[in-house]
Amino acid sequence: MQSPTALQLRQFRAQLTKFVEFSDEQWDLIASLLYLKSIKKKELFVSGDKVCNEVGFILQGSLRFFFVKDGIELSNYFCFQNELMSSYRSFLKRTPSIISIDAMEDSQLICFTYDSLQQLLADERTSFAMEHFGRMIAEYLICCYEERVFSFLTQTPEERYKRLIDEQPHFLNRIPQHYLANYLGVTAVSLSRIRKRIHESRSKQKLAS
Amino acid sequence: MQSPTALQLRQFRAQLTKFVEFSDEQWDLIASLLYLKSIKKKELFVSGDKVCNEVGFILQGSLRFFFVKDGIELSNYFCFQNELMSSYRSFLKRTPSIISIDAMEDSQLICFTYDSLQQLLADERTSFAMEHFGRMIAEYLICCYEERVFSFLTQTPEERYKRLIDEQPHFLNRIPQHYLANYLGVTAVSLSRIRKRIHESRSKQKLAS
DNA sequence: GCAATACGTTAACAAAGGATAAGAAAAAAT
DNA sequence: ATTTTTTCTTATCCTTTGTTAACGTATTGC
Repeated sequence: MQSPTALQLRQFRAQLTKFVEFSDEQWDLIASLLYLKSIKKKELFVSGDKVCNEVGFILQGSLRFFFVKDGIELSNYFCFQNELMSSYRSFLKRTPSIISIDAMEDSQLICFTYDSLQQLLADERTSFAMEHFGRMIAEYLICCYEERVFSFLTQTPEERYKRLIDEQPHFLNRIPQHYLANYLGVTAVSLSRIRKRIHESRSKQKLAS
Repeated sequence: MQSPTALQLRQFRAQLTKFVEFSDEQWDLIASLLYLKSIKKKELFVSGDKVCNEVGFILQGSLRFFFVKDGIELSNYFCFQNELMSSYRSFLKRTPSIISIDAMEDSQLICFTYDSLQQLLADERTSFAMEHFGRMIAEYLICCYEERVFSFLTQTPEERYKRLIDEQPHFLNRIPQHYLANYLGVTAVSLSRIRKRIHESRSKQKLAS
């Protein structure tokens, strides 16, 4: 169990301020429970049949969330540097994860365990802040999920892809296309066709103008 | 602003124990901020362009969540008796709701406002319990959403419908089919075809056995 | 450097879903 | 009770997607 450096802890704490402000005393208690975790490309952070016992903060690298169905991997989400991630449902409910998570690049994380979190929730010096923190994270995720369900119900795969280009262009460079296809709810072959359609209609527009 | 009866308050409190246990003192403070709301069939609880200011508990009746796209309503979710509901993203972030909510039947709710919630979160007698309550609700919703995204990515509309029959049969009796179709991510016409396919394969099985 | 693997595109065919319209059945309104 | 409206089904046609397989190109590992 390697401890994070002061620099790494600062990086983590700076990102957390989006959700909650910890006092220095609180932060020391939290920091003492954090540890580093390195994951090589393609290694698993969580396997889709085990209970997820930790939450990770990505110091560097990128992770992929995926479901396995009939032996096929279906990518579901992607997280990058400075994002907090876990298989939340499994972590929270203590049930086997239906999601697997692996690394798309060699990655380094700061992690804390479920037991650590319970310890902080039970400690009166940190319990209130941690309850609040947990609520903020959960509420943030709800908003993301509402958007995602909205896109599945109201948009075609082509519309979803176009929106991705506009709103999350960094996804395009760092995520293999067949992963992105799953994320959009189609096969890799279909995404390739969608891209072709878009390119063709773009070049027609150029000709016309 | 009509106040709930003692009986109605008991009904509400009993359901809340799934998420949090309030002391009697806390409950009195909360209950004093609750009010009744009646919604006639097809009336709106929230309109999809306004900020949602309240959370409701369904004493009786049923509500429908839907998006509006190009003037078309796309049903997204349904809530029944003893469920807590709101347009959470709008309520939490104070932004216009992208979801509209209306009543499928004449319904009666116990509601509280955003300001009431803030008041309870600021009151040291209730703040801890309310933070915890908020976290529990949010975490519950995350689990629901994870399931829902899972179903969109890994299942066909037909598989989703079959699973609905098994896992939420009460949906079938109380929700019009064209609403259900939206919920499953297809058109009403397509759901009708899916139903036909299923019935046909069921009767073939009967013949064979 | 070379072989093996992974990735993206394309083609051909089958299956499914969307759009539209028409009609039957059920529910609601008068 | 009888209109009127809503809901559900069916048919037709067209578009899109899934499936499978082939091919070229990057990447990776050795």
